[in-house]
Amino acid sequence: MTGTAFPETVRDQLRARGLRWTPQRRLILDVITSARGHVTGSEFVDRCRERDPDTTPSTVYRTLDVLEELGYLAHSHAADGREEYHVLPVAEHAHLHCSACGGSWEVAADEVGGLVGSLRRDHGFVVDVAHLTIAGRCRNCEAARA
Amino acid sequence: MTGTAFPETVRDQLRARGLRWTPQRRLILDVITSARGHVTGSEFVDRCRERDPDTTPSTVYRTLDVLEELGYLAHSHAADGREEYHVLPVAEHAHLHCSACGGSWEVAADEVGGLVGSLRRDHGFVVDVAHLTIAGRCRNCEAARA
DNA sequence: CGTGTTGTTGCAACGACTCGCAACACGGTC
DNA sequence: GACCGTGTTGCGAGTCGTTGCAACAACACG
Repeated sequence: MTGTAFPETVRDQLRARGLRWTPQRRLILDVITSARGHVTGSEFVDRCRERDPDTTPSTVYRTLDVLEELGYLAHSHAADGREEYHVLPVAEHAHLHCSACGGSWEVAADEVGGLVGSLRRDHGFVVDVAHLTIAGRCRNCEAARA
Repeated sequence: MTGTAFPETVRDQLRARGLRWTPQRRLILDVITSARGHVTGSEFVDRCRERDPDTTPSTVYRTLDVLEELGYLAHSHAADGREEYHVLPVAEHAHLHCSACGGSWEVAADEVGGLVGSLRRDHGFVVDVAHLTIAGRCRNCEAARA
């Protein structure tokens, strides 16, 4: 990623695992590298279809799964339960989602570090921070309620 | 709830808001009161259908929404994004979900109190603890990986 | 450069919800 | 007890994502 040709890196990682480098995966990877911020699953499907109308959803979702296993993506669920992907490497972060206005914010991993530490200590549970979406009400909406 | 006839309480709360008490809602409420632990949306549909095969999903989901607004239910999203309801009043709690074994645990609200406090202080964000599902790996699965 | 193994694709069906809309019925009123 | 306004229901269609399966194709090997 720092100077390396990204698609080739992914291709080699796939081959090293006995997996294959296909035109469909190449397309999806192109879409991913030009994505910014958070992208939902169906948005990925739409963007792929813009470039290749024959794209099928199942292929996109399965490829996203594979790329997540390789560590190039992380997904979480928005407050409505829908899938939301973001591209790595960005700083690992959790999400705040306001159920009143629908807004969404990122929280740095170290802001939830206390929780992560105590769950590990007290329950042996290792939190997947990137998957964490915290629902609630944002400052403005909370104020508006009063 | 403590000695009071529960369905009548709900009925009166509905009426007080200009909403209505229907046979369908009565059935769904029966199912809820006999539910223990966490129940998914489609499980509610199934259980209602056992008692009345004519039950339609949309009615069930809409009624669950109404009852949640009245405060008799809370819902969160399991790690796969599906809806999961639990009946109140039980102690408000968050959930841990192990993405390896699929297991699920409850965490008392005060265990996430530190996080709730710092998000409120630093971001003005009020967390909906009951809606919080934390994904990661449980003690056993984490150990098995090593 | 054929050939065979095995990972992938595309399709079609399915599962979990959601939404718009017309018919229905709760329940307050006369 | 009939009447009527408005909340509800049931239906059908639609969205998002998943899965089983047969045909296909990447790619390692000879």
